[in-house]
Amino acid sequence: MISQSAIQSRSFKPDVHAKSPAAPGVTAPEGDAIAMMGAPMTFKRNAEIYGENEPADYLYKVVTGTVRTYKVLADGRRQIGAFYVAGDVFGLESGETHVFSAEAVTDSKVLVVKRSALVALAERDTAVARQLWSITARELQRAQDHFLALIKTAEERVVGFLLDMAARVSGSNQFELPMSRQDIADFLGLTIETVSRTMSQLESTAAIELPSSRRVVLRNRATLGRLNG
Amino acid sequence: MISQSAIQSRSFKPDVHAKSPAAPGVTAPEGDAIAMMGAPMTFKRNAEIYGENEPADYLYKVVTGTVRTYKVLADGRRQIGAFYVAGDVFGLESGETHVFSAEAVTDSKVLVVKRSALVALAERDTAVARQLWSITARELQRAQDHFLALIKTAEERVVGFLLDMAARVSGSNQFELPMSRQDIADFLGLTIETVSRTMSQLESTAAIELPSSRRVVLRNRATLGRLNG
DNA sequence: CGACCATTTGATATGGATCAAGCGATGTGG
DNA sequence: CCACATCGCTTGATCCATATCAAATGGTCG
Repeated sequence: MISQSAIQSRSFKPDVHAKSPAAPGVTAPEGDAIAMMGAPMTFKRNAEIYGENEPADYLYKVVTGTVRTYKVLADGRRQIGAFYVAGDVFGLESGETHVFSAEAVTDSKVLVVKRSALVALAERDTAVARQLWSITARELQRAQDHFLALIKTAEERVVGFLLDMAARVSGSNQFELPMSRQDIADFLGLTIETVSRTMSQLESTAAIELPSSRRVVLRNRATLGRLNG
Repeated sequence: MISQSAIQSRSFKPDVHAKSPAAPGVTAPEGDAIAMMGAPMTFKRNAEIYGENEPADYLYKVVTGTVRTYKVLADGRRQIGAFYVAGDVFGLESGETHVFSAEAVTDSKVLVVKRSALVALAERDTAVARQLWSITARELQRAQDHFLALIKTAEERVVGFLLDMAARVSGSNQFELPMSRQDIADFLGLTIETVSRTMSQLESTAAIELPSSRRVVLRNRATLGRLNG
């Protein structure tokens, strides 16, 4: 069944005033159309950003906080598609409607851009077209990695997840998990009990340390790398 | 471990003579740059089309036959990423090298196009750019569907697979599976025994019929739809 | 302090994997 | 053209990783 927090679907109208776009050539080599055109919005913890089956009219870029996308299956289980942290782009779908829902995991600030504005811009600016394509390609990469993870053992999934999070939210061996055990379980296709047990076991073998349930210290990268399959 | 048929990696040089591309506007509304520019190649059953980690210099479109992409994991298990049938495009990667290997499941004919030629063309022709993007988007869609399938039960995975294949290779309720049970198992993240047992069970409940091991008749779509989750 | 969550830990159940034959179709050499 | 080897598939018996059910613990906030 659905874990917790079933937030009622609200639609919203971000106050997007697309600035007239920089002409091609004026755009920086690493020009980020979303950052330039995006309107900031904030979402409180567990607030819905968009819902499954809503029209995919906007594109989002995380400034601060963490966002999860998810889908509730027919039998009521929730599968989390991805977590997005600062710098990540989400909400770009192939079709006209969102396939996943999106919620803020923590209080979050995101930039919002009208999709049609970017697509229109891409017609004239090859760099923007390439950027949009590369966002989709990165998403594909992530989906493939995720699905390869799902055929591994519980321990490999958890270790892989911790290594990935370490790289994305800190770059060091020590970091704070922004999400609950339930979120992790729903992301990895495991139960909360299995996630908890696996982490306890990793701690008992000195591979990691858990000063608190959300705080993780990677103690032994060599071991973790081996456990990652 | 790897199922059967470890084909030795051969590199190949498709004889691609990119015809000078149609000018934008001359391109048909549904213009298919791959079909226009592609050089036909044939591959025998189980022949390698490209290998993991090889440079992703070409893009492929299936004309006849079936192709599988796969990855061999550290522990030796093989995970099939996707099956491609007539009309499907494969081989377009985000990076410079292939993340999966590709093999012909049956004797196959494919069109081959140099990636760089298409990317160059996309710089000038927005329609081609959009086409490339949409190929990646479709692949993302497929990867997401696949990964949602992996958290379902064995029966749901098998039923989902049969419904998908029916839609893709025939459109009717009766079709020939181009791939072995081992291929199906490696695609669905199950063992060959579980796939076989599940099919037998579906037959015993009159949901499907199996005139031969490769031939499938969908007997009861209502039941199958329900079993699909 | 007390209520409420999130997390951990323990006991048991189970779906699918693994181990092990058997069977049917296909193809090959004698 | 038959005998036998091979390969792909099915079926049976048992095992095990993870789910499920249940309870205790710990952390947070009014």
